[in-house]
Amino acid sequence: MQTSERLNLTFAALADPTRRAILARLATGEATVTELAEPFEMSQPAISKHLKVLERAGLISMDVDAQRRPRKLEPKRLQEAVDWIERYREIFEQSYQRLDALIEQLQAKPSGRKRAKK
Amino acid sequence: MQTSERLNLTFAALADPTRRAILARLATGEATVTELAEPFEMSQPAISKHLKVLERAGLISMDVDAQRRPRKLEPKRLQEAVDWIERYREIFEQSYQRLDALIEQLQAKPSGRKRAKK
DNA sequence: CAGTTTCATAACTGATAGGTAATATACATA
DNA sequence: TATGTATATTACCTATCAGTTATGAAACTG
Repeated sequence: MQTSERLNLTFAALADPTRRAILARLATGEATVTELAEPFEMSQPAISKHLKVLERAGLISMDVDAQRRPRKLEPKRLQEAVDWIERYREIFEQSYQRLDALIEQLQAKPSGRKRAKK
Repeated sequence: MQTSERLNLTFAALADPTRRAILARLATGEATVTELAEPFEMSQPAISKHLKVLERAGLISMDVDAQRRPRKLEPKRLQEAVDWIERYREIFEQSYQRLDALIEQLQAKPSGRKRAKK
């Protein structure tokens, strides 16, 4: 799978609060489906669906323990997401700081500036 | 708006490759809708929709320049997303390293291990 | 003022997401 | 072997998403 496709799946998986809560729970250690479902007012199949989304995104993986299917975290894809964001965030921060500098300049010599460049 | 709700919007916005490309483009500087639409084989209204999603997520903002509506990046929400991920990624990495250590132990003394804990 | 550029909005469509209830499967245990 | 437990799968519904075309509204330009 391509990086872009993986980022689609990763970010989509992170976009749901139930799934983020599941990841947060798994950060404290492995857990079965029943354990993961317990805090939510939601059916067990709904949780299983969420787990499938997290699995497709590569954020979690499954073990086998009799009937249980305990899930655990997989950090790799999450790192990929952080990497993508960080790359742009740095540029964002830079342009933000450039904007701050500009604002300071403008406050030093205020004018009726309204138009943007071009 | 709540942090959780903001994270929903931010991650959902980042889950689309067109929107990520738009952010990447904006990292090189402000751009108009026409400029942003140019690289894509997609109608202008489609791009406007994507921009609306990015705006709702607070990832970009709009200026006014005659008929143009140049967009620029807003780093704040992106930082929030990084913060969320980083918090758990650290724990992920820790458990990953614990797993590495475990694997080393198992390789030192291999056995028919199959069942998980519990 | 007529025409062009830039962009937004509305109405529509097909696909996907997120939930449900019902059912099936695999294993443990009495 | 019968029953309970843990989980997956299926079929279904509704809402939202991502795209389209058509149209409209500002603002510049000749």
